[in-house]
Amino acid sequence: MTQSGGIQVAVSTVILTLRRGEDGSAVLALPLVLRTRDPYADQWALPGGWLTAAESPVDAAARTLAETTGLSPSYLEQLYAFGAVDRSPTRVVSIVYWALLRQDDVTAQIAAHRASGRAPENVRWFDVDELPELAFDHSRIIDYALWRLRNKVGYSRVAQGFLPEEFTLAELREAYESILGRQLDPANFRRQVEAAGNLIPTDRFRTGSHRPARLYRDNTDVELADRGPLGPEETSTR
Amino acid sequence: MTQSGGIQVAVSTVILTLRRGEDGSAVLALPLVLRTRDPYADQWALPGGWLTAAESPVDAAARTLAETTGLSPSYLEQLYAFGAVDRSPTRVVSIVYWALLRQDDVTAQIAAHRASGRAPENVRWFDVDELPELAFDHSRIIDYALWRLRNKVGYSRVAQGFLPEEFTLAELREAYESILGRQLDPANFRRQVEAAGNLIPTDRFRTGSHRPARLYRDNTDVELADRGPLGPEETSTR
DNA sequence: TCAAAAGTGTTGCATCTACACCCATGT
DNA sequence: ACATGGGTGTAGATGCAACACTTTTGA
Repeated sequence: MTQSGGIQVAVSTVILTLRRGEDGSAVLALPLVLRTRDPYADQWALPGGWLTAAESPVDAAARTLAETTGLSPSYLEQLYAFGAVDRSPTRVVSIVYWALLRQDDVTAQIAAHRASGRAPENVRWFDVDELPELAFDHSRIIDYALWRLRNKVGYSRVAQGFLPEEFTLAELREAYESILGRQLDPANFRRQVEAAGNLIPTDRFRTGSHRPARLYRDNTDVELADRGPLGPEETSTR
Repeated sequence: MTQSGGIQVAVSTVILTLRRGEDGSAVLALPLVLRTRDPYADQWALPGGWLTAAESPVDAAARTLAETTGLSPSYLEQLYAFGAVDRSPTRVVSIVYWALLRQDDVTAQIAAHRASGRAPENVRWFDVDELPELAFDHSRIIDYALWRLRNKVGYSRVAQGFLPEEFTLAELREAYESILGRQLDPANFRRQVEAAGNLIPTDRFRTGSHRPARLYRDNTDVELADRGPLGPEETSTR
């Protein structure tokens, strides 16, 4: 006595990272895969795959991520379940996740891939303001993911998901500025994040240019506390 | 070349309304259905059903709602897609929505049902602080829906989804107080909602006791504007 | 005229914003 | 020494919580 016939369940992921652009500024970027099959053959799409019977959606998203980039995300959260009848020729419900990657992880991994000679040909990173035409409703999905990120950065410490273990306040501020698309006052930014209590100052400093800047790291004791009763089971943080 | 075999897609809805309790105060309440079949036979569960091939998830949620209560919601939004492998004996992904009903709609409809003698026997309304043991992971789902509501009431005008077309500020404030579980200062509340610009004052007054209170109605010109690029297609408002 | 709710004013406190200013280091 | 980013101080604006106060009705 079961119904729901002929509906397939897919999982896709919007994987965001901060990439250093040619002018030195940080820009949001994400990987897309070139489709080899119809529908939408030869168009770019979000990485993803079918949900298998043995895994939860969030596990499927993590697997997708590993298969595409070889990386584990610093942050992973469900975005939305898209299921409009006409969003694909066949009936597909896509549970979409969004993930953040540390920029140093990304560069290291890309270098390793290139050195091993097995860099995936059909995967490419795009700056979010230079996206190609996308398959399905993936353009709208990315818009929504970026909206969520920009929204969430205001009341959560997700931005730290872009940065390495230890970072300076200027680096964190640059991440915020790239996400929000506007300049922030360094003095006020410092006070705000210090007051939030999300950072632990280390006794190490980033040296090299001008006055050394203190390095901070994430205070994992403080809960992300913005997912409500959906705790760590449904959100992956590293 | 399709996979995702054996996974069924269900839709459930957390349908919330404000009910006047025995002591005269407003309390959040929701309808549950008594399951007649295994798994979890004879336990209470969220209303829902299978997603059919011809309808989108949000349409399925609206259909569910109509079948259960005969009502159309004043607000309907996707909550989350739950898909843990062990959440049901068979593999089921549930796309869960949450909806708000106007309290006067509810009472009218319940009265009509009772008069017609075809009130559904296996549906009952429960106050959210007196919920029975629930089937599946539905307890956690309701917790999450209530968290979202309490969260959203702070930056959106969702609370007006509980009220009739025209209402006084005291009635709106009472809705907020019931949702948030604490008293609000009438003076400050007035200034806040007036400044938000979500209300249109009418030239009518609620009379009957003491000084008449001006009636207000929802300003539908102002976008809800808290769903981002997911516009009206994915959110139903009446 | 009195109780009670509607509605207005005011004060103090916390927070944000803008920007002046000092500090420490590489060149 | 000086340019540059790191870091601190501060005055004005804004927003919010608390609460005194006035207004308008039913009884």
